[in-house]
Amino acid sequence: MLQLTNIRENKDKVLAGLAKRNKDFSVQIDEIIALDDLRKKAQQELDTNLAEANKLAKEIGDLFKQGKREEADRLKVRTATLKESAKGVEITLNDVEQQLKQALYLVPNVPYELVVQGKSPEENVEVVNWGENPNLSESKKPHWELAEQYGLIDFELGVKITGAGFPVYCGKGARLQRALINFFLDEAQNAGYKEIIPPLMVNEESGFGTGQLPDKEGQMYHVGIDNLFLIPTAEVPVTNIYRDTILKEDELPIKMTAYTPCFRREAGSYGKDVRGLNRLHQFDKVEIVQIAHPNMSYEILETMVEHVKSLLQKLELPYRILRLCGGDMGFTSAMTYDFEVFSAAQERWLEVSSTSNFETFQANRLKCRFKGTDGKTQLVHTLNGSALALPRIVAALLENNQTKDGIRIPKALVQYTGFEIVQ
RNA sequence: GGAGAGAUGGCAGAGCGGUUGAUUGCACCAGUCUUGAAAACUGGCUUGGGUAAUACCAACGGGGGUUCGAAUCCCUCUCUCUCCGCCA
Repeated sequence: MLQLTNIRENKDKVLAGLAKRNKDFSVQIDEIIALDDLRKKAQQELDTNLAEANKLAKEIGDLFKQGKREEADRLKVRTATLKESAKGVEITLNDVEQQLKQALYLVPNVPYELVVQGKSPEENVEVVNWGENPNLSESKKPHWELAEQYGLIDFELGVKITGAGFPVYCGKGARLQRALINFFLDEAQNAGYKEIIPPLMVNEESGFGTGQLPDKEGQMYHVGIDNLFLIPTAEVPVTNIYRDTILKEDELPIKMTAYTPCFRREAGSYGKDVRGLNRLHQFDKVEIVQIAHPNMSYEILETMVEHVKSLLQKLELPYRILRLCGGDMGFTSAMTYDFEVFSAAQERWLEVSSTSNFETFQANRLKCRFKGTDGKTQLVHTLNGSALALPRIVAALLENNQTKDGIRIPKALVQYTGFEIVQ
């Protein structure tokens, strides 16, 4: 959620920034400012009304103490009319506040200066391209065939137990999964991130805090009887640790990492996108999250990018990094880097990480602030990134490392898997 | 799931329906003293709205009600604790 003061004071800048998303928000912004004006007016009216009522109440109290009953009763009549009008104003105020909130919910974050305008993924900017694509033989296979051939993942069994998009990992497949999780967590810990094991379900407030609610509830699994949501990413519970919090400046930055399964309904997906491990309803991910000082957040974003890079390099996977254009960026992000690995058998790029700076957009909803050394309180910046999401890493590992003798495990991972090759 | 008790500022803990946004202690910050520190003393120390700055308004778990006036009374929801039941 954008900050009202920012919208009011830097309207042109905000609009120019939002234009990079290839949409015009001037109508919404004007409406927001108009609603805020209304809000202020109503609030003022209510305040003066209440001020008078408070004054009268005090006088009445004094009169009672002095035993001047009749005079007090006369004043009581006046408070009755005040009360009536206050009620009306209060209703308007609540109504306007509600409308203002709704309007604010519909405006996405303002892209950072480095972000280019654009409407589709083609306009994303490639900033890094690392590694060589492997030369695979003509008989190369996609990961879903390899997974079946070596008995690593049973998609059919998942369908039987739960449904499509819930694979069952078996034997070395399961072991590989656990190896990757431990590898990612250890790397994060070595980079100074504190490990968290959060709840896998969150309440409504947390959903609002990180922006999944109100408009993306269709993407989350909802447990109706208790009104809880299965987390679509560890970002939700981990970032919400700092909801309604005022930190001290010297506590920043806060670095956290968490492994969790992630649950996504992925309503509307179809075709080759959902084949095999490409898109799942349940998948594993290690997330890194930072709560940062506003002056430091872009520097920190770069360190997070470096961290993800190092993971992919240790896994010997060729990758590229895209700086997303305005139109392809998520609603809450100010700048996002997507990491993609090349799947040699599918001959397509697979997104394995998305690392973003949300600036104050999430913090504003979370009410996560810090008190500076100057004594002033202001919003923090929040950042997060996948480091990494497992399924597509597994897909790329299987496909890119397939040999006639089996699937080769990258060196860095062998100490975690306990085997060098899957046969 | 059943019965009872409770929820107040960073923490602890007062609070009679009427200068209580809230006594006090601890913690914290600044100053005095000191070569420095500790101790002692003095002052500061919740958040949000609003303003050029004051005024002013709101908030004592959330929501609603009674009253001229509610942290204080009533209803309701949530959560915590104790006991019982069930159970990894």
